[in-house]
Amino acid sequence: MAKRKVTLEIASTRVTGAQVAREANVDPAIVSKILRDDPSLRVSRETRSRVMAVVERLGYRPNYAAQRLRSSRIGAVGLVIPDFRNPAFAEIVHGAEKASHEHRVSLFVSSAAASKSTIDLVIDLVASDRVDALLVAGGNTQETDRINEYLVERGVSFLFLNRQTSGTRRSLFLDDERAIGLAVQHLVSLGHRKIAAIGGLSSMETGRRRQRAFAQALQKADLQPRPDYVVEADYSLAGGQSAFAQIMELGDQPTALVVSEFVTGVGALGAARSAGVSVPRDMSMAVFNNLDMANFLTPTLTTVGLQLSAMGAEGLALLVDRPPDEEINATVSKPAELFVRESTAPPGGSPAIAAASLALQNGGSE
Amino acid sequence: MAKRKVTLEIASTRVTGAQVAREANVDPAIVSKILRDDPSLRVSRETRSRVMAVVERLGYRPNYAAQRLRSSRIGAVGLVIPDFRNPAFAEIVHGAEKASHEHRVSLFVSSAAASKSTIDLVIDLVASDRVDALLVAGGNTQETDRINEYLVERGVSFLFLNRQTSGTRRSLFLDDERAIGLAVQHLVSLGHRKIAAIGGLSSMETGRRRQRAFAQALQKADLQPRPDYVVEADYSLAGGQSAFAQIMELGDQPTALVVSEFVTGVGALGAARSAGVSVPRDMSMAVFNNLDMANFLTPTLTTVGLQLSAMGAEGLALLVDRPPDEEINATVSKPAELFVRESTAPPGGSPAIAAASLALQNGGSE
DNA sequence: CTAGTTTGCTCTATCGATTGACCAAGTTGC
DNA sequence: GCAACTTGGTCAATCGATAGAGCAAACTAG
Repeated sequence: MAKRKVTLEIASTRVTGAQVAREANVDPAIVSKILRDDPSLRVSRETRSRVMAVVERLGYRPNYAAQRLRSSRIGAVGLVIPDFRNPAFAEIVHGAEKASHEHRVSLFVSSAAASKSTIDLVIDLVASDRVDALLVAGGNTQETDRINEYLVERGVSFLFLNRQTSGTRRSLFLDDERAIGLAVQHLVSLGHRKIAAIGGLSSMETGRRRQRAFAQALQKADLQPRPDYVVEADYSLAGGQSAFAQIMELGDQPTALVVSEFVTGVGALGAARSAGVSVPRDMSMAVFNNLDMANFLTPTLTTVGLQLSAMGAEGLALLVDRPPDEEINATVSKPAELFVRESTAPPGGSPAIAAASLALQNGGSE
Repeated sequence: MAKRKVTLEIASTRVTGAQVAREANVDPAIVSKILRDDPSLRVSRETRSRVMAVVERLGYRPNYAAQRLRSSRIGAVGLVIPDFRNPAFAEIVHGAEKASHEHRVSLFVSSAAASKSTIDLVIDLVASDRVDALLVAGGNTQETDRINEYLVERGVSFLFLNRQTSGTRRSLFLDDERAIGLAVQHLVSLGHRKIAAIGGLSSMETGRRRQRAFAQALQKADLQPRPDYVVEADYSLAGGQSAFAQIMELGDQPTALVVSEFVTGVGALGAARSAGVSVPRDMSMAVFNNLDMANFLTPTLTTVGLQLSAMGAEGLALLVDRPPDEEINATVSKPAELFVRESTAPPGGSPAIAAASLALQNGGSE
């Protein structure tokens, strides 16, 4: 070894590709290419294993920032949601995160509940180049339109989850129509004729979609949609609560309720109890999203299970696999399913049938 | 302008600092320093505003990866949790995210539920330099010990949330002792003498801590701790369910239950109902974590509210503000509170008192 | 035996922001 | 009137990985 200036050896905690290359006696580029399975590279079996051994021994991992800086396409996907505390979105996040590991990208989840608007969230993530593609599962119609515009303009790949915008179509949908259909059909088959819906806000495209689907489902069953039987609620316990109160004020009250979001349903159920309305004797309730908790409420909730986790996972896969300019208009592959539990029964409440539906209690765990 | 090679103008979607510098007629370094309030910089008022105007006009944001690569200390904090779908952790995430905006760092949340172990999660985040500090809210004792070791070795700043490790102390705790105390005290004051606990797994340090606190609280009330009155459960609905079943098998059954996690409590409540055990008539239940949903269950749940969201927020603040080598041994500032609702009543169930506690139903929303 | 191809690597410029060294012009002190 | 500061900047090196051009040696075809 040549003369070497003695410096204070800082315990350099960071292992670089250059270090690996030196120890393995190759060029840094080789290390990089081997680790990424670069098809343009031809190396001998022997060199490859020698490099891998050094990588292993030193615990080398490429520096994320450097990778990101150099090559514009490095796996990091953003997911924007309204709120972590809503269990439906927690499911979506979970599914997306799982898929992110399979696709070897990292997932950056941001929620709008923590003080920023959905739009600012998107701009922050994209403009600072923290992610190179985006799943958008939040925002009302106005916001999603603007987000769409912004992302198209910047040429960033994206996919809307159960949201539709007026511009480019890149969306993955849940089968809300089928879900509403299942719920209505179930209630009709129990003998209900006066069915009301608590749906999302009409400022949300999902809310409007579900409202339309509800009207269609009723018509299919030869029932007349009534505007006073459609109540808007935001996706929260309080939203469900006040929506239920609104229904209680109607002169001609429905005998059954379709609630198109889980926590809203729980809120409505709580409100029913406070109001002395017995579910299902006085009012049946079918609720969206078959979360595990549905089995633990009193009464247990009849649900239509939408595939939230699958939406997260499939959304991420589509986003990663499909070229950014391709139009995407897909529906989550697994269909919605009905899980009959105690909260639905024939109108007037026949105890016999109520008991029968109780037997179905464990009809799904998801 | 001099002769200029005509090139195909690619709509360069990216604005660089150099572009800003050119338009503002300054050196790129100035732009960088102005934007970061670099104290070593002296610029004229005029130049500063000229640069800021261009920044504004072009919508320039520094490239995150480039910043990160060059300067090792850039705001990005990781948060590792077991599962997004557990509402208690959703609260923590929410609090941390909120604080992350205030402290102008970005928050990267990863859960272990999506197939990786907590340790691998940590290693992935840190080794690839995606974050420069870490909040750890997951992992059993063994894992946290190893994580602690790893982070110390790499010199990465970190903070454990409600977890303690055998090594260095850098933790922020919830006041579990006080919480358990409040619950036990409340039950004792209602007249209960046979109080059992469903706690976390003893492989978790929190679980053991809560078990100890439970024993101490009993002793303070002159009650003898009984080993068969302490049942372990993992933090899930199913865990609560089977823990409750275990308690049902005891010869001498308790009249009250302290459950030290929310979903576990909901699971136990569901199991009680299936077993025909009426809460609170046959068995009182006090449950940890005052989540909003406690108001919507049947019966509404008496809870001790731990400050989960605050733990996330304060944890992030500590992590960002305190020097990485300083010892931290703090407790969340806001104290635990008791919220009395329907699920607790005197043993044997006096209707009068049950009604009284019902009146307290709205005793807290958080 | 020589041109052409394949194999297995090496070398260099580059991504965008940051850092510290450096410097010209103007001010102040004595 | 000159050295010493101050003000307001400029310049070049650097962070670590990567893409693609280049190149020597070995091998093949005719």
